[in-house]
Parts: sequence; C-alpha cells; structure tokens
Amino acid sequence: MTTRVRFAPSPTGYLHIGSARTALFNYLYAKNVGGKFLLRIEDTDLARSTDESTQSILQGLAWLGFAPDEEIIYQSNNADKHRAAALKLLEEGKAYRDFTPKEDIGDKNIKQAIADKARQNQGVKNMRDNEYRDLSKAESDAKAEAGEPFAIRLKVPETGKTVFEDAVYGLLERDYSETEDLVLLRSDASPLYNLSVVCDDIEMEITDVIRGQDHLTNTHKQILIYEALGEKPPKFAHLPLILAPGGKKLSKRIHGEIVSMTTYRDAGFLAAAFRNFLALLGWSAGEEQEIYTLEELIEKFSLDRIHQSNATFNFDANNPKRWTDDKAIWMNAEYIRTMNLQELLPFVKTELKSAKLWRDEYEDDDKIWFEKTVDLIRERFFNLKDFSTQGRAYFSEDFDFDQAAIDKNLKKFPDLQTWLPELAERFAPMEDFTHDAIHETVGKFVEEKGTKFGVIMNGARALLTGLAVGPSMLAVFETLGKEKSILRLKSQIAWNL
RNA sequence: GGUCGAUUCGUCUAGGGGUCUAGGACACCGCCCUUUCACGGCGGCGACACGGGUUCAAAUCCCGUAUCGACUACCA
Repeated sequence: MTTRVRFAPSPTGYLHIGSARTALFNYLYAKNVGGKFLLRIEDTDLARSTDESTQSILQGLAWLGFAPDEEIIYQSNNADKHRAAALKLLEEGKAYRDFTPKEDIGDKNIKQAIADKARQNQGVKNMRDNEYRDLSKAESDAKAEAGEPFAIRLKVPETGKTVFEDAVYGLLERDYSETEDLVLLRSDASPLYNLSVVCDDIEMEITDVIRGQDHLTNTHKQILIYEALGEKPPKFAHLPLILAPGGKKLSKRIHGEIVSMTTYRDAGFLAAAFRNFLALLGWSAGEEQEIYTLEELIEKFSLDRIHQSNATFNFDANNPKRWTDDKAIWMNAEYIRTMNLQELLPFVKTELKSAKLWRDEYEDDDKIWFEKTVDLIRERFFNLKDFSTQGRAYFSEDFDFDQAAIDKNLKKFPDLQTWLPELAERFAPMEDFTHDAIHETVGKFVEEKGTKFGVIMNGARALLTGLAVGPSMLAVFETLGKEKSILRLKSQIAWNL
C-alpha cells in the first residue's frame, strides 16, 4: 500500500508558521517513502472560513514549493457523506439522538468558559450520563418524527480505553471515562470536525496522519469513530508545537504578522531558506550539518527523529533587528551569500523590478557586470530586499545617504570636500580602471596629501554608496566604473545634508 | 479542576547508563584580518528544572514535586 498523507488546514486566516511546518513534515515524509502528499481544505466552519484565506494558504504552500499530488479536496463538499455516516451509526445503535437543547456558551472567552464548566462538572458528572443515551429506538424515532431537534452523539463504550502507537510520542492511552459522547451531527444536521476528518481520511485512503500535538485528544475521539465505523485507523504522528517567546501559544491575534508565511515572503526571505529553518524546528538529522537542500531533507527525514518537546520561535517585537527568529534571519543570509549565483539572480531580478530598478540590459549587454555586482554585494546582505535598499546605489543614481555615514566618514574630515573631487580628476585620465590600477592611484594620492588610506576610502564609500559599510572600496570603484565614480566623487549633495 | 504530554546553554538542538570536565548552530562578547562592515578566521560566555531512589556508574532508567503546554465546544 502506498503511503498517503494529507495536510488539512482550515481556511480561517493566512498560512500559519506552525501549519507550514506541519505541511513541510507531511511533504518530507511522503517524498521520503515515495508516497503522496495530499491537500484538504477543512472549510466546514462556515462562519469563519473565507475564500481569501484559502487563496492565501494555497499561495503560501506554493511559495514553499509543496504541490499536492492529487486534486485538492474541499471538505464542505463532502458534508452529505459525513451526514450519511452519522446516520448509519445511529441506525446501527452506535450513536444516539440527543434531544437536550443546545447550550449557548457565551461568545467571548470560550476557552475559559469551557474550563470553568469542566471544573464544575469534575467528579459530579459521568461522561455517559445523558438521559437520551439509552432511549429506546421507538421513543427516539417518535420524538424525532414529532420534530424535536436533536444532535447525534457517538455512544462511547462504558469501559475500556483507546490505545495507539504514536510515531513521535510512543504508546498513548486514554480511558473511555475521560471521553464524552462526542457530537457527530449538530441539530442543524451539519457534521462536526472529528466526524468529517475521519470520513475524509478514510475516503482519501490516508495511511499516515501527521499533525500538531494539539490534536492528541482528538485522535482518541477519532479512533472511537474509526472503530464504530468498522475501519482501521491510520498511523499517527503528532508534532510538537511552535510556541512564542515565554512559552506561550503563538497566535495570530496576539503576535500578528509574524506568524504568517506571507510576511516572510514579503520581507525578502528565500523559500528554500525558510523551509530549511522550519525543518530544524522540532526535527534534526542528528548530525552537525544544518544547511540542507530540499533533496537532502527528503532523504534524511524520518518521523522517529522528531522531538517531543515544543519549540520556542524566538523574536522581539520591540527590536526591528530581531523582528523574527535570529536563526531564520541568519539562515536566509547564509543562503543569499552562499547559494549558486545563477539561482539567486532571478530573485534579485524580481526584487529590482518591484523597486523599479531593473533594466533589461542586465540580462543582455550588462549581464557580466550585473552578475559580478550581485556577487560582490550579496556578501553582506541578509534578505532579498537589501538588493534594492542597501544595494540601491549600484543600480541607480537616485539613492539616499545615511546621515551617520556622512557625519562619521565625510564631514569629520573637511579636507575631503576638496580632496575627493581632486581624486576624481586623477581617475579621469586612467585607461585601466581596475582594482590594482585604482589602488595605485589612490595610494599615490594618499601619500601626497599625507593622510590615511582609510580616510579617503571611507569618505569615498559614503559618497559613492551612501553607506558606512559595504564591500572593499577598490571593488566598489571598479564595479561602479570610472564615469560614475568620478561623478559621485565630485557631487556636493552629501555635503549639504 | 481533570486527563495527557513535555522539561539539556537566552533560542534551535546533539545525547538513549560509562567515550559528558555535556558537542554543534544562532545570538552575545573579545581578538585577528582590513580602507569600513553586517563577510571570514580564532577564542570566550553559557545548560542537564528540583528532590528522592535503582546502579560500581545516571543528562540518560524509576518515583515524586515544580513549571510549561495541549485538550477538556452542537470550534476547527
């Protein structure tokens, strides 16, 4: 039997970082064993599901490169089948109609209300204690025919326990007494989550369910449904959760954009880098290597090397430099400066295009220059955005000057206001404007003026790039070329800032 | 409250009774390189939650405690 796994998000928001990691693990596992990776949109919560969310999730998955191997399943399309399954269980006496009026838990603080209720019921309420559980079929049918509203609940056996072997957590048990007679069908006849999941997983012939450990108790409930339905449950693997700093739940509401995949795409992350980072959150190959290609991840992935403890996604909302996890930022930078240049180029092109800095010559007459320049400046970049911000001076005459660079490297040495234009004059007659020749010219100039190499170079850097940091100035002169170097050395704009 | 799960440097992690004076990565700090630096090189700081067992030997096994998390819905 071929392995079939599924990623089953509910479209109530953008693709969450934890969901993305679940999708990644499902994907890696499927590919590792030569199985299929499927996608199911769990849009049964009509009130919260939106088409916009679905699109956002699909985009996020596409960005990460996880294409489903079969057509996408929309759970809401299967409601009839789920309903039929519940009715079948009712017919077989494995479920019963509950005529208890629907309870209205207040809309806010639902979690709290549920916990409070559970506390109150503690010790006084038996999970099997429902006056309609053992109603005779005739009575139940009569009430239903009379039009009394009812929900259908699963008849969980009085004694026993659910047991399953989790690929990550090992043998897990839960006594039936801890599990309520869960509702399968609402009084409006719409199916509930656990029923829908089980029915769809059966229909999709899912062999391995890999999901967050927040589903651990659901798994016990779902096994009960599998058993009632006379089906064999799939294998389960529960993943540790990704938490916010302080060990709190990482939530969309509290932590905002940081949990959304689109944020990373828009911030100039390479999907490959982020994927790599995600893979190492809760899993490791048990070796010191940390940078992996997708192929390597697929090859090395295994469920038994997934952790059992939750991971903290570290960031500091108040510090722009650490707006997201340090290691993710580092990994993206690592990818940018070490990946194959030809693979990086298309991303740089896209970035420059969106910043209106792109010129078609970069792929034609100026191809060699462009590649050399990208290769030069990527050394110190952290994300794709840097090519159009920090790197702007390499692609446009219209760039900003960093005030600190001006003050520290230019204005602090007033002589530079005449020296730099003078240096430009020395450049003018040069025929060979390359590294060594420039070095020689600047060297002589420095000697003449009785100053230091650094003073000239740092001042020139401020003028030519607007920044205090960057690659070797000799390389900058060379890549910018004689004309631009002269023009910018002579420019007085920065002196007036 | 109950059930279940987890607990190694600030963070991600290696570790599965002796090789652990606990290894790596990120971050941080210092030095070097250098015309600058966010590159690179070298080094430093820094952890087995606590208490009991078991054992010749425990980060590793067992039991308690603490802490954290999930779940506890006619949400998904």
